[in-house]
Amino acid sequence: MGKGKQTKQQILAKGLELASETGLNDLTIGVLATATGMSKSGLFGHFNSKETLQLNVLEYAAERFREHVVLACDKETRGITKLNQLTQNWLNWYQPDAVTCIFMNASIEFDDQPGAIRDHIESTLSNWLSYLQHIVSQAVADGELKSDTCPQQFVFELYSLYLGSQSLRWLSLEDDKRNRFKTGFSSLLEKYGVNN
Amino acid sequence: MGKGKQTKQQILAKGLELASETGLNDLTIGVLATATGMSKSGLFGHFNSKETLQLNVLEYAAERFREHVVLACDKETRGITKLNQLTQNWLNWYQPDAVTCIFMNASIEFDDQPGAIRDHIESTLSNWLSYLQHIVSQAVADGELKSDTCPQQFVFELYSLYLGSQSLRWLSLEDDKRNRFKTGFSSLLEKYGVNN
DNA sequence: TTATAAACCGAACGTTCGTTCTTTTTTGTG
DNA sequence: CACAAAAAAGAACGAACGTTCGGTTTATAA
Repeated sequence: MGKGKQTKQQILAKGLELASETGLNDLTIGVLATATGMSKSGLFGHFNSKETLQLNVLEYAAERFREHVVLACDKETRGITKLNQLTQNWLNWYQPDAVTCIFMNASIEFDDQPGAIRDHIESTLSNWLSYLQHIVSQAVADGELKSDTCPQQFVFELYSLYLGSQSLRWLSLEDDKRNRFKTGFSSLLEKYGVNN
Repeated sequence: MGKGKQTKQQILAKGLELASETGLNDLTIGVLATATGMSKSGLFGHFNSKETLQLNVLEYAAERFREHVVLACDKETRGITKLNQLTQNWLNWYQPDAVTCIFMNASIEFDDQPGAIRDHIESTLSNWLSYLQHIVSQAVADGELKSDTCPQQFVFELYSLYLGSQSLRWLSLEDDKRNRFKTGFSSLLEKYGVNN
């Protein structure tokens, strides 16, 4: 890896770190340059526009997400077992200092401004939800979930619980043990399970 | 109402409208001044700082929320009936052009920066959730919900569905009929209901 | 080793931001 | 009507933003 790609990765790593804390819009070129020990123009040269920088940070985040959440699962598993693994990784994937997952943050920041960034978030989120629906379908096919289970509805409720867990963490409603999420997820599996 | 208070209300109404679309941070004094047909300094004189403006917009939003959601309910009802009324109003309370409820937007924008605004959001959100928990407790006391129902868990799951409905509306997952939310809410009532 | 290209820096640009003045206009009241 | 107070305007500020440009250092490949 040449020098260019190398520092670019360092910039993106720090960029993801900062954007996860303060949001993608507040990720300023000047601040990011200072944080990486570079000059504004030196950093700018790697992207030639702030929008490209933001897009690259999102792509970098998607790669880290795929690494820590999807690829970190046992390759042999499927169905509910895999769903449990994915959910566990999902809850802990993002940066330690971040209050909110960057995708959730960005999806709200850019929900009102069409463009390349919004499209990128949309496709990333859509891909993730489709993947989850695929796993749920497996569980249905394997007889682990009721045959009339709607995968989209299931994933909608699962994703909602994830949002709730994040949104209510800085209130006293959700604590570090992620108890409310876990309880909700369990009853979700129970509701769609074949055992009742 | 004097001239001062009058124009101040107009400013806040337009401010809530803009902030609901683009977020509380992108609510710029210059833009808001133009939108209300005033000069920057003229508008600024009503608040003397941007933070005060933002706080006043949030207070204004809370008043509108209380009007359209809480006070618009039938005063005689309680328990599940009231819960249904509240939920219905809740889903439709915010500005027509807004993609996301301003409180959800603001709670994510400010989750990482402590201060008066964050405190205000926190108390507003906390009050609303406490109120919902109170209604759920009534339903339990009235024998409409299972006696071992945890109101906090119930409200957590209800709030999560609300977040999911908002977050996934600009994907194709949630449509105008709010079908996924409705389905989730129904099964929530079923899960905690006494009929099974 | 040397030439060429890539990487980086420093300074400056035009804008927009929130904010502070001073001055003018409007409002409410005796 | 007159007059003090409140409300609004106008101009300007320092700072930060994204971006551009010219020159300097550093890496890469012949």
